[in-house]
This record gives sequence, structure tokens and C-alpha cells, in this order.
Amino acid sequence: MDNDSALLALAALAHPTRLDAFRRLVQHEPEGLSTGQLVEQSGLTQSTFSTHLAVLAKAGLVQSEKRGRHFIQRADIDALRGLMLFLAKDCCQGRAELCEPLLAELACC
Amino acid sequence: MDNDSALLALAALAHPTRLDAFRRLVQHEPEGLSTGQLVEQSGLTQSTFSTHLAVLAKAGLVQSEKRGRHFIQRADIDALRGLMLFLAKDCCQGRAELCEPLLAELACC
DNA sequence: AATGTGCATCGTATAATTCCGATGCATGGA
DNA sequence: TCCATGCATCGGAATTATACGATGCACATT
Repeated sequence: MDNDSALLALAALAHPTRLDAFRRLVQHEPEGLSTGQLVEQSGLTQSTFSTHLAVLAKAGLVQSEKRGRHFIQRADIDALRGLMLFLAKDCCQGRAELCEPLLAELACC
Repeated sequence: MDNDSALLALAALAHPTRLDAFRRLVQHEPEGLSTGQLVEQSGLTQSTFSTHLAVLAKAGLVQSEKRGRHFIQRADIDALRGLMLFLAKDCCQGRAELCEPLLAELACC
């Protein structure tokens, strides 16, 4: 993941509605959720939520698959992983001692 | 790190100038960099950069320490770690299989 | 005490984001 | 074929972010 992609991903997640939707999608991997279900839970208008979804999609964090009349939205775990690796590089490059506590905490899951 | 703090941190990093400054500060841990050095490299006005720095500080990602007439800025690695753990929880909660590749890639550093 | 340096903050102009209703398009069912 | 559903997209209004110059304050030097 390059700098621009990371910026897109960070901006996409830096909004309550989008962060919430993304988390819900991750929790519903790998089945995904329909756009309607996400809209309903968000409390926003369908059109408003649709633009939020487009931001997540443009950042590569969410991918949609057409299933009949519905769209199934799915979180792209690889993209999340890419973002985390990008952030990790910031603190790990040449200085592993900064990241070891992170690895220790991650190991618990 | 709770949801609101994560949103602040994500928004703080979701800007080219701030992401760049934060990365430079991480690379200069633990000595830090003076505000002036950061301003000079950013190519922006001192006042503009100062507001960016305030955003990072409000998000807890950067802490400043007064040293004479200068301010030494330092990246808060714990805050970065907190953000990464927050993101990791999204993909690891109850589903470790999603995170194992992440751990494998992080292990290299 | 007087001056210069380093930074925060205020005021303001411009750009971007966010939100909604309205509209349009494609699909599935009557 | 005709209608209803699910979603994207357009247009516009309100809010927020971004950038700058000007100003003010604190500290160090002279």
C-alpha cells in the first residue's frame, strides 16, 4: 500500500458512519451485508449512506457484489491488513523495539 | 482506545501534511524534532503547520515539550499502537484466522 | 531594558465534506 | 407488459476543513 492509498483508507475510516459500517461488515465476513441492512442501521438516508459506501469502495476497503436486485457489501480484510502494515512500517522501520509490544498484544487474538 | 479517539486519530493522519510529519517524528524517536524543522520541510506557512500540529496533538499522536524557546515535538508510539490495536480488533474479534496473515507479515520487523 | 526568535491564535477567504430530496436505471415479480 | 424495489447519482444547502497573513505572547540574547 502506497502513501496515497493509505491516505484514502484513513480518510474513509475517519467518519463515524463509515467506521461503524466497516466494522459491521468485518464482523459479517465472509457473508457480507446488503446495502439495505447497512442503511437501516445507520439511521441515514439511502442516498447519504450510498455516498459513504462509495468512499469506502474507492478506498478499496469495501467491495460490492450484485446479487439479483440487492448489492452485497463485503469488507476487504486484505485492505485493512495493508493499512495496518503501512502504519506498522512507520514505527518498525529500522526500530523493531518499538513494535514488539504491539506484536505481543496482537498475539492474544 | 475508544471509538471517538480512534476517529480523531484516523482523521489526524488522513492528511498528507500530517501523515508526513507524523512519520518523520516516528523516525526521529526518541529525540524528536523542533517545530521549526517540521515547518521548514513541509513547505507550508508556520501558522498553517501549527494548526496541523494541533490536530495531531489533540488526537494524542504527538506530544510537545518546551525546551527554552523551542518546542520539541515527539510522536507518541503508544497512541499509534493503540490505533493499530483498535483496527486489529475489528478483524480479530472472534475470528483469529483473519489476523494471522497480518501477524506473519508483522513478524518480519 | 530593548530586541529578535519561535510558536500559538485570530480573522477570513476558499475549498471540500456532508446531508438530503429528487430522479433515473436495472431487476424481479404480478 | 406494468409496477414495485434497491441502489446510484445529480443538484443544492449547510457545515467543516484548509490555508494564509497579521498579531500577540514568552523566552533568550544583547
